[in-house]
Amino acid sequence: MSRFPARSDWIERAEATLTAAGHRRGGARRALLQLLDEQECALSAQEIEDALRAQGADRSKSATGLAGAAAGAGSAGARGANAAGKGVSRASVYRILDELEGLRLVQRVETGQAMVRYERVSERAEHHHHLVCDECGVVMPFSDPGLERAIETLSERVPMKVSEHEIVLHGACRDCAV
Amino acid sequence: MSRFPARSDWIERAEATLTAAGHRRGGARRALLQLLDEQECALSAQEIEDALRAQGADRSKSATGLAGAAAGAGSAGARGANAAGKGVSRASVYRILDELEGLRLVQRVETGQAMVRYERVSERAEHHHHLVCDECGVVMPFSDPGLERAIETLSERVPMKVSEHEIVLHGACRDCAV
DNA sequence: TTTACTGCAAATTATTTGCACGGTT
DNA sequence: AACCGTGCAAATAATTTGCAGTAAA
Repeated sequence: MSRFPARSDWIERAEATLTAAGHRRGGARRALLQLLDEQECALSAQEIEDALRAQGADRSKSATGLAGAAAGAGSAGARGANAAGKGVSRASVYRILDELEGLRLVQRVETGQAMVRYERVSERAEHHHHLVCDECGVVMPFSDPGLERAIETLSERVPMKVSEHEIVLHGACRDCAV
Repeated sequence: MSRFPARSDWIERAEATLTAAGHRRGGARRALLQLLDEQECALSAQEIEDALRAQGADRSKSATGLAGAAAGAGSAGARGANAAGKGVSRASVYRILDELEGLRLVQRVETGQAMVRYERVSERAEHHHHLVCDECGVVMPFSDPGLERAIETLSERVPMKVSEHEIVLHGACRDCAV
């Protein structure tokens, strides 16, 4: 029963970066950082809002029902929500996400599902991409060194100063594939 | 078997497929097919609507410098637009695009620009991906055999029956890169 | 105290849908 | 004539913004 799972590198870096950028530390932001850090894959704003609300309502429960439906992200218990237990407003979710994206702490993931997903950007090359099941909508991560290598080489030959790349494979997951 | 060199394979295939699917041939659809076929890269619904409206208003002029594929809108080109010259309604643009996507004649391209782009799906392996300049928003195509090979190999090892893949490189184009 | 952080609700923007009419087969 | 295709306008859904109260530093 770890009550204080060592503040991950990411959270530390995030808070440091935010502070450096002249920001204070509000409850909503902290809850969001905590949640994103626990995730294994990208979440949509809606999922984030729901998860935070759930945490607020019942903080002893592992508020990870969201992952079941959309992403297979299993998080440990959640504790970081705002002490009051009210959840975070949608506006704040978007605002914070936008802010974090600007600081390169979070990145958008376009899965062709009518809404954008967001996930933390890890410094330690845990760089990964996504598989999207067009049937059930599940989103899962994958990574492949060969692919990264190909992208890197390619980036040199292209008429652009490449800073990011996103790869999404669409198809049918095992459960959906006949 | 056609006698009009202007009608590309794609348009023929598209119309055949649409007919097979039990559709008639309205003016809006034809204009849209024609436009998409002329493009070299993905267009947004807005761009499509504007282009078609422009064509409708002044059919002797090539469709406003869109993706640079303004070629041949003259004699052979504009012939497809609705004779009246009124353009195509937004609703139709979306409806037709959706229809074409379902028939795999067109594919969506997510460039992280708040709207989806669409482009024709060519049968002849002209398979390509996209470069997006985050500064000016320009979108250009690129293709790389090595990358495709890597994707193909990878698709076998992943827990999903992959049917499509999308790769987007973000960065600064030559004009925007300082 | 100062100024950022938040929530709430109204405002936007891209995309979709209902309905009636005109066009294609 | 039978029905699909299309335009128009209203309806949605996701995301953004204005404003006022709350809370870090």
